[in-house]
Amino acid sequence: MGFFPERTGRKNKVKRVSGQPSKNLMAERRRRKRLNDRLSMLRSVVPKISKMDRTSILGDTIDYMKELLERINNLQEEMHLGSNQLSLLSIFNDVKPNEIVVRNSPKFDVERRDTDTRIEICCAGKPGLLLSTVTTLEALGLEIQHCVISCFNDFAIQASCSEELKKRAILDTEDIKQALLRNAGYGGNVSRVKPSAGQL
Amino acid sequence: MGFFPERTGRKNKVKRVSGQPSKNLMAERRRRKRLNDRLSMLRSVVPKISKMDRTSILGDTIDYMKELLERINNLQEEMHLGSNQLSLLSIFNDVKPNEIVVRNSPKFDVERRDTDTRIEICCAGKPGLLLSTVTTLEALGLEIQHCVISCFNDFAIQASCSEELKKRAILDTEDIKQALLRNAGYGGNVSRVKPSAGQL
DNA sequence: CCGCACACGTGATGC
DNA sequence: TGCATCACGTGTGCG
Repeated sequence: MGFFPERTGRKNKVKRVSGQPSKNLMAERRRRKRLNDRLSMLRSVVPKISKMDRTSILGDTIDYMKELLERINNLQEEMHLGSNQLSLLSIFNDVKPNEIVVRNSPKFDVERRDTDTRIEICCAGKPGLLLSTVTTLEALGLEIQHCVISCFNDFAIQASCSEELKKRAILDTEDIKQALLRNAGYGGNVSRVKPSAGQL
Repeated sequence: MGFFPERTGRKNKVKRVSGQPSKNLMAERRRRKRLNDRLSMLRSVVPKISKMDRTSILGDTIDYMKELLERINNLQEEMHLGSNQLSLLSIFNDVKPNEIVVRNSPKFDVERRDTDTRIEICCAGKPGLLLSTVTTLEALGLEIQHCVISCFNDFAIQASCSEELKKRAILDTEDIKQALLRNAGYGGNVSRVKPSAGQL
């Protein structure tokens, strides 16, 4: 508003009497530029651009973010539902994962030679365990080439699998073992299944 | 920059000579208020707020949105992986295998004696066939007691299953066979499984 | 004192 | 012609 910045009558105002009006000005210009850059970036990211207005951009951004959050929630719900279905669709009811009676010392052995992986499991059986085990193996990229399954009393499976070379570098035999343990309802902690202990 | 907004020399400027400096002023104030409101809404939505700066808010918003998009992509990938399993899970959906090369005459045998059901399958292998077959058997109420699987060339499985008595009355061996056929990608009509029928 | 960030009023522009 | 939006320079409080 100051028509005359020097304000002759006022005392300690800015002494911009000399020719440097450009210190604060440049800073303000840079700030404005940064803000506009951010705004244009936002506008480039958000697909729903109703208008080019600053306020509209911010509003659309908010709407888009809420939409994204909702989609994430839906996806996660479906994910959980799907996994539940996976675990219980085969057999009708879901056995609670807690309270698992270890009748015998469970056995989870994973050995690997070249691209061939031999897996031997013997543990307490429960509904759907065979299915989930096969699912787990496939999810790990292990293609079952030959296997013998026995479910009379405990659940026992001996499988020879071939695995994709790409995943071979990533997957450790311990990883496979842990995955199988978790799948079978055991804690997934190797300490709870002593490897060298007299298993079964 | 105009120090002298009235620009005495210029002619038709704003006629703000009278006492209404408040038409455009109020509009500008409203606009600023809307913009600030949107900004505060944004700040309230975005959880990652490093600083309260306007530019920082916008930057954090951009980062957060990219993060959300990435999470959505990951979830959708997992969904698709899971949905593959899910689609193979249900017996009733027809997986369009569009092309299945019958290398040998496929074999789908189902025999039953008392509560014991012997199943023998030998057909062309395809990814997920083992999993879907196990799923199908379990969904039919057939609990695999012992089975031998070989997937070296074709897909072969010999399984001994025990089934629940309730379903035993309902399920026919032919039903089981049809379900297994459909699951394996064959039309489900026994007539189409004629060994010599050139499928595809 | 200075750098920074913000709010303010104002001129200009597009519809 | 009004109305809405924007860019600009500036004042001001805070560290």
